[in-house]
Amino acid sequence: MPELPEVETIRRQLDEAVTGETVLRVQVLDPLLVAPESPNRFRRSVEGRTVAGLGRRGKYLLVELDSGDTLAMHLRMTGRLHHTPSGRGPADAHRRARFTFGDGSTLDFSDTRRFGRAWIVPADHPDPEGYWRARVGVEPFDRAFTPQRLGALLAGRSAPVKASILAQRLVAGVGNIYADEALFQAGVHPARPAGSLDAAEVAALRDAIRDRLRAGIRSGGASIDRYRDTIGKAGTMQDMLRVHRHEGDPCPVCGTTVVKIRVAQRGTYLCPECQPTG
DNA sequence: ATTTTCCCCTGCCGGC
DNA sequence: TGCCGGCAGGGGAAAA
Repeated sequence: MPELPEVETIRRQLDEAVTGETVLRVQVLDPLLVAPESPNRFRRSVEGRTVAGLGRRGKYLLVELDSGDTLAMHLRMTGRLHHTPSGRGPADAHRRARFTFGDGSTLDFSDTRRFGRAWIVPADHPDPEGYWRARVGVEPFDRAFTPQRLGALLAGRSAPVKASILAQRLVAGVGNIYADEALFQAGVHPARPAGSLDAAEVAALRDAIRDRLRAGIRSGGASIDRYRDTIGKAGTMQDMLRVHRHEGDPCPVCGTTVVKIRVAQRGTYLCPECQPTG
């Protein structure tokens, strides 16, 4: 579910809500959430620690603790984080963990499909930068995300360009929704071999990725199904999607019927007129 | 090395 | 109505 804009929305809200607060209690209701670490070990790393700040790498949410440890979380498909000032979180059969803070508020990690994970990147990790570099590539809003950089990442690849921008090790934070929307805006067919884009197409794609992700952040994320922010509110980006989940609808630019195909094992929406194969 | 396939989970939806 | 296959915004491991 959550891609960069959704995780960024959550990061900003949590930074506001829990930075400076001390975690009094950690309850792990589903050991799978912290596997392969033991719930007790996980709990001991977090209880008593104060939140120094909230970070993000791609779709990874990072809770920096005063111990120097990082509590890393990934929401995967259906994970949610719900913060409740009163401490009385909503009844939820899919709650996997609860963090209780010094101000009496609680943070619930709930996850229907149980793909989400939480784990500790320890303060004494020998190479934290390398740890993240192995998982996530360039941040779309980093100065380093230039057309030249994207071009270098795509050059020589035969895989579909959509698969390449979905690859987190290349570009961090783009998921299925924003990939479809960015490729549409750039006028690039998702199944085109990544290395076949010319410089103008690469530049258009880079601008489109930034533009669509920015729109997603501004609108509080896309709540197609499960996504909600930390106070349970839906975003509005779903109302601004132009092709994703719009199979059979007219293209907002040219009126041609939007089609759904399969690219990189993912449902993929596009306008065959605006995004020619050639 | 890169690319593709399979898998992890649960719920929902459409077709028969 | 009920069952079944397919699909879902994620990524990691294994296979090709």
